[in-house]
Amino acid sequence: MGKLETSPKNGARKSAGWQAEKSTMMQVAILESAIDCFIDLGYSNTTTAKIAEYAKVSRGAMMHHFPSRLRVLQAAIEYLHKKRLQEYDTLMANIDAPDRALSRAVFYESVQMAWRYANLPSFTAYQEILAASRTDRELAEFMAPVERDFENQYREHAKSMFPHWSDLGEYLDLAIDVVVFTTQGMALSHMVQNKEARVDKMLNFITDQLQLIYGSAVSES
Amino acid sequence: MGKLETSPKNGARKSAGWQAEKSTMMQVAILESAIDCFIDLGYSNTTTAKIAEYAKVSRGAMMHHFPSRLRVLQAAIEYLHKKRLQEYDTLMANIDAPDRALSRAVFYESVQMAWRYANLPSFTAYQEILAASRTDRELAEFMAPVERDFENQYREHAKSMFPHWSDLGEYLDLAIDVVVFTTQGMALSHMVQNKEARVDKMLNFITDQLQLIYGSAVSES
DNA sequence: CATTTAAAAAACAATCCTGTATGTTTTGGC
DNA sequence: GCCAAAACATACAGGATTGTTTTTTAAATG
Repeated sequence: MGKLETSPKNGARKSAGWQAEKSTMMQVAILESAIDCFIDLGYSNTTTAKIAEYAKVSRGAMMHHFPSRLRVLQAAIEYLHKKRLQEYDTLMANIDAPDRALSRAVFYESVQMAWRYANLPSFTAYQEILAASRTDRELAEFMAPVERDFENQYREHAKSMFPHWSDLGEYLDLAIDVVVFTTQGMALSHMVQNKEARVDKMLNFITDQLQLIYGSAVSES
Repeated sequence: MGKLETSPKNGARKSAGWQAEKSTMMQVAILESAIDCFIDLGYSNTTTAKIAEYAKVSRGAMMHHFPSRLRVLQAAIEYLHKKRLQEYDTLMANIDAPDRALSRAVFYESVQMAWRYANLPSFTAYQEILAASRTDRELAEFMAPVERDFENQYREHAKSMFPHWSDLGEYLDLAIDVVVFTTQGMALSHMVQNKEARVDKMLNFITDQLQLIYGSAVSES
């Protein structure tokens, strides 16, 4: 019932790398299923059986490609990491800042994109892993470099987005922290009432703060 | 091996409510152990056996008082809720604002207390539960009123702390959100580098923002 | 002091999950 | 077409967890 592809496509019959191609397709399906499981079931309820079920693959087949649960999860985490880096790039590339001017509109769009980023399914999946890593030493060690990577990307992107600002010292770091911590805090507050309205006000407020921080940086230079 | 108390204390020998007293003592020990398990092991790894082990009680004894795992956890959550409300009161009562003036020092102390609140073990335990509730419908339903309760306490306390401000309209709500979302976001960012320094800057920055928001409120009135 | 009731401990059955081992099918090369 | 190897599927053993049942111990009462 619903295998991926049980025989070579007519067009690519007996193509050289058919086997390998199918294999990697299945692996990708498995990794994406694992991520979906993180989102739907939470990290600790993501069992090998569930992943296989989501991927429409027998558990045996999965265990053939990934010898243990830990391996699947680590591979899924790496896959998710790359995906998030890419999603971040895509979102930030969409910011409409033709003249590189540091106008309020640009700040606001940046903040909005950060907020959208924090609402992607990938973000939810990632937070599941991060939360689990608090009480899972092995997982925490695996996550440490991943986390560093993200922080680096934040900073690098901000620097290249606002080159003038980045020359003004450490204030840019504060601005990044304001955006990151706030959006994360909001994203993780699942159960607050009136969320949309409050978030909207917060986003506008943060934008004002960015202008203010930038202003301080400029005036001190 | 380390029972709680295996016989009536000499002083209170054969006291009327000895049995009931011991029973409630054990129940409290169990609930606190459950919370410790949340902190040490995470929500999903908090098994009945672990709770009993932490409480130095046989699992059978525990199951006698709490017929199922869910019951223990729900009781523990209620216990934690009361504890957190109390801790919040205690922390906020310590704010040194003799003349009720809205000085920067008062704002800063408020922010610092909010940050300390977000670093209490209770907070960690609570976040474990909240994170688990995202993918656990039953738990989420149980948590909804608890969450509402906390939000109400935030608002009520802020209003009574800053009565003048609370008359100025909705800006106080924004100020609360700034503090809450930011501190939560920072508290949940376990793995960031340089955390202390960044947090310190953020706390000072938030304080400035509170003054600024209050200023807006005043000027518009 | 004896008896009845509650509390605590231990033992048990059922379920779930992981890892492995074994069996079957499909693929690629000859 | 045939064979070896990889891919896939199924079955099983060991361990953990939950909830129940049974047995033992302690407390309360007449």
